[in-house]
Amino acid sequence: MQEKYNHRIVEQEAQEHWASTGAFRAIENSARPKYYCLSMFPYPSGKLHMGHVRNYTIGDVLTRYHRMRGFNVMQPMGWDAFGLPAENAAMANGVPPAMWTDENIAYMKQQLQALGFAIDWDRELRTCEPAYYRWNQWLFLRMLEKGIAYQRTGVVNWDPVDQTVLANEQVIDGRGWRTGAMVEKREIPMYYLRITAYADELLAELDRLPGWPERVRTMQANWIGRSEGVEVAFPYEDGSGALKVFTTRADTLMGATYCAVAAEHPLATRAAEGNPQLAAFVEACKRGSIMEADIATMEKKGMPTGLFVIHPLSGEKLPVWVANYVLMGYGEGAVMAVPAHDERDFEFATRYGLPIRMVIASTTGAYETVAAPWIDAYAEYGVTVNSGAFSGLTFEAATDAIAAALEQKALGRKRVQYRLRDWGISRQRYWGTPIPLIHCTECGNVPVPDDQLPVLLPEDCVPDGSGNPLDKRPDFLDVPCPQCAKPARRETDTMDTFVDSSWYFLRFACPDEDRAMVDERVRYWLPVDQYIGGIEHAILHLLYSRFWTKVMRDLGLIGLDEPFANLLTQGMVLNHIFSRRNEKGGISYLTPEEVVVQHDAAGRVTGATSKIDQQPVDYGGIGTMSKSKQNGVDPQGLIEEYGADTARFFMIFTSPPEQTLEWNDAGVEGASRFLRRLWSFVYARKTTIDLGLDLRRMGTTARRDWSTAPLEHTGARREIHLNLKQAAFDMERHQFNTVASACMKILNTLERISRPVHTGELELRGTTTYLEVVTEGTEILLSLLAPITPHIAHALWRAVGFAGDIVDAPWPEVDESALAQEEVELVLQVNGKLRGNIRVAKDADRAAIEKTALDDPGARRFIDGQTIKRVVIVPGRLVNVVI
RNA sequence: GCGAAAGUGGCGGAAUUGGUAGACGCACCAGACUUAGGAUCUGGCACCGCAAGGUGUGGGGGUUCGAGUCCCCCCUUUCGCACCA
Repeated sequence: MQEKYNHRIVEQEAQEHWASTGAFRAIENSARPKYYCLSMFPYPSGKLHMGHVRNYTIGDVLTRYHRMRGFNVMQPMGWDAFGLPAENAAMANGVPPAMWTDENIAYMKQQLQALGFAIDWDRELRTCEPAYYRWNQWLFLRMLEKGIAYQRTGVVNWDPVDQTVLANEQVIDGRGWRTGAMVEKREIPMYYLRITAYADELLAELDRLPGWPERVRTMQANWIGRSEGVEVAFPYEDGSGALKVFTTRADTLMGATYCAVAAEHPLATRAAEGNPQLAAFVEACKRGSIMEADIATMEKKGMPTGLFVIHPLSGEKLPVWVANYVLMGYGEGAVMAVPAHDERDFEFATRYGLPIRMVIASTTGAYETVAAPWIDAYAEYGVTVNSGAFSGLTFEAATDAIAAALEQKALGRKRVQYRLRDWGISRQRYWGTPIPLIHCTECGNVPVPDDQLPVLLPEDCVPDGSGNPLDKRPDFLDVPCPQCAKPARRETDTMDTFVDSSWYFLRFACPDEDRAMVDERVRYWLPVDQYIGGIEHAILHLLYSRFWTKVMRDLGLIGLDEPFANLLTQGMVLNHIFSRRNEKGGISYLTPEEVVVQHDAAGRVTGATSKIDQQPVDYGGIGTMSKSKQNGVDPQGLIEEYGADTARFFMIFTSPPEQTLEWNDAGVEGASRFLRRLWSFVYARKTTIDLGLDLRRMGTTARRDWSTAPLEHTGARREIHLNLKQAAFDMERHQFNTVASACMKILNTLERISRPVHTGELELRGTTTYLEVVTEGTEILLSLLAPITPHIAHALWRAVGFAGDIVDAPWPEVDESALAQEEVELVLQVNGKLRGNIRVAKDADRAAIEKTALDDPGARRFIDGQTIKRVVIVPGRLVNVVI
């Protein structure tokens, strides 16, 4: 054993040992309980960032902990290898996305291995391999057969200069990121997956996921957004049809004073035909971003169509407006407007002088009078007024009555609506799974026959930013129609990369299966027992995966309702963001290392300048570390300087896993110091532990004979077991930072135990309990550390001669008898303020405790001369004297 | 704008879920050891105050013997908003 801790030697030896023994190979064994621990697989962006280190360290702690708890553990790893950044890199460097992706994977894999994660690398997969994505294609065709996949048009961002579809991320302030051109909306044919058909089940099953964080379940429930309401038809004035709207506030129907439609609504198109001004407005609405956040924060604008509809109950003529805040993709693309009782309608009506009619009165009398000027909308539930036959009703009664009246006239009915929309999976991009369809002028859209799968993606394309390179590849495009054999054209759209990540967790159970998408090994390993990933995936990825799992179940491929039994949502790792406008009007980012930051007295950032040119830089606040914002921190320097264990310990210690983490490596010295101290302690006590282990082998009673041990030893042992108990509790609730604290406290305790003084009779007893408390304490400490800092734990475990490998050691158990105390200390309060401490026997009754408390000189000073109203006693905790 | 969270010393955080606020670290200060140290060890460290004591968990109210924790209002920050992954 080396005297000084050398992380390079320790980590290399441990990793070689695990590799040579195949320590982390997971083998199906139905006789043992399994534990499938999965961290969200990374996008191979180039190198690991701190978010990865955090994510995979948390996953590895859970993996190794459960192994110690006796589970048959599997922790696999793969690569979410398709996606936009590879195309961007291709444009910047002229390298094919496939090559760039391969190089990144090789580098990042070596980084993950250097961190010592207990991964079964035999199960590694990458989504850009035909062996994987062929099953995306295969399942898509099954969905097409079942009607789960279907085609319709969808709206995309269109860059008119590059003649290409842009991702939302590539649209900055309404302009294309490369060209600076104003982005337009464009409708194109796309494929959708009918996730809305599963809305009810996706919502209901949330209640059966107790292992998921409450907030994720709430977010998903709100995203699905089930709402009960009424569909109302407003007949067109000319009798040619009716404008359909959906409302959750049918009780306010009698207060509707106009209707509004989206710019893309057929009614708007019709009205714009003879009205150049309106046509211009509709065109203006079609410019700008398709992002909901942008649309929702836009200034509300509108224009009358000149058309009118008939109120279905009052028969009144209501004007129809085009409004930029009505979304075509949501509901019917039209709304009825009740300005008196809806904030947005109120704002719009006030701006354009549309009538406001109050039809709901507060039951508390707060909003009873009908009076101008109007200050605000009253959007609460109340009682209907000014509503003719429907007046004087509660929300429920009014909704029922109005829905019944509408139904009688065949102008409406009660209906459930979801906020959730079907999942559009078509991408007009190269680096993704080809959608397996062939377009034939005779036969239409023809599925590629199963025996011709996979449709291989050519790997030598270099995108240039204008359109999809597949459109310029005759070798890919030109195929005979599978039905009529005439020349036809292959579909060039690829699938959303969320498809890839929607089932990879199933494939890890059987990555080598080449005859089917999944096989019977799924039955053993699934569901995932613990899934770990960033909170930013709380909705989309997790919802799509749940949906995909249910589709596969309904196709008879698996017998699983939900993929992830327990979910840990790791907090984001944040850093400051700095940027500049470039000449074209786009934005270029600077890394935090490239700037000098100015702060005010309160520590807020007031400005920043570039280190390179000393010119000012825009401060963009603090946000998630990402490649696109250039604010990531490369963990490589940390790992090389301090080693994997220090990096892992620091990551775990610095904050609880679910909490957002503002990056700051100031505390890393403390982690490093702790590991060096640990090493030195074990080195110095090696002989002691040798003797302690000898005692155990001889079967002496020292381990149980604590009643006559010196107080210092029983006290130390109590502290060690208290900390073990706390650590075990914290491990279960995933508060790993305090597990790390407990390890530090145990080392502090162990270091303070003094060697027994050799004085006569006590010598032998003192020596045996000393040997045992040090041996047992070290054993516990190394065991607690094994999941967090596995390399040093492995090395020290072997060096002092504990049995076997620490990866296979059992999780230590608390000796409750070590915690027992004769006396307990209680906090003494007077009127809730701390006035001292008292010691009482552990089984003292209330009267005895009260007497001790009232006799306490510290308390007497505050009690004397006052009337005691009450004495509150909380057993084992405190006494509060109320005067 | 909508949905979801978070806010505790100079900093990261703890407080076993209504019971001693600041565990464990970082930084800092003082001392010891050393030829030297950015190594190691010992001690100190919320704020005001000489002290007694008082104040204190983003701000303002409330419930309670007792509130960081529960309730109401407000502020700030982060995440998501369907083509970043």
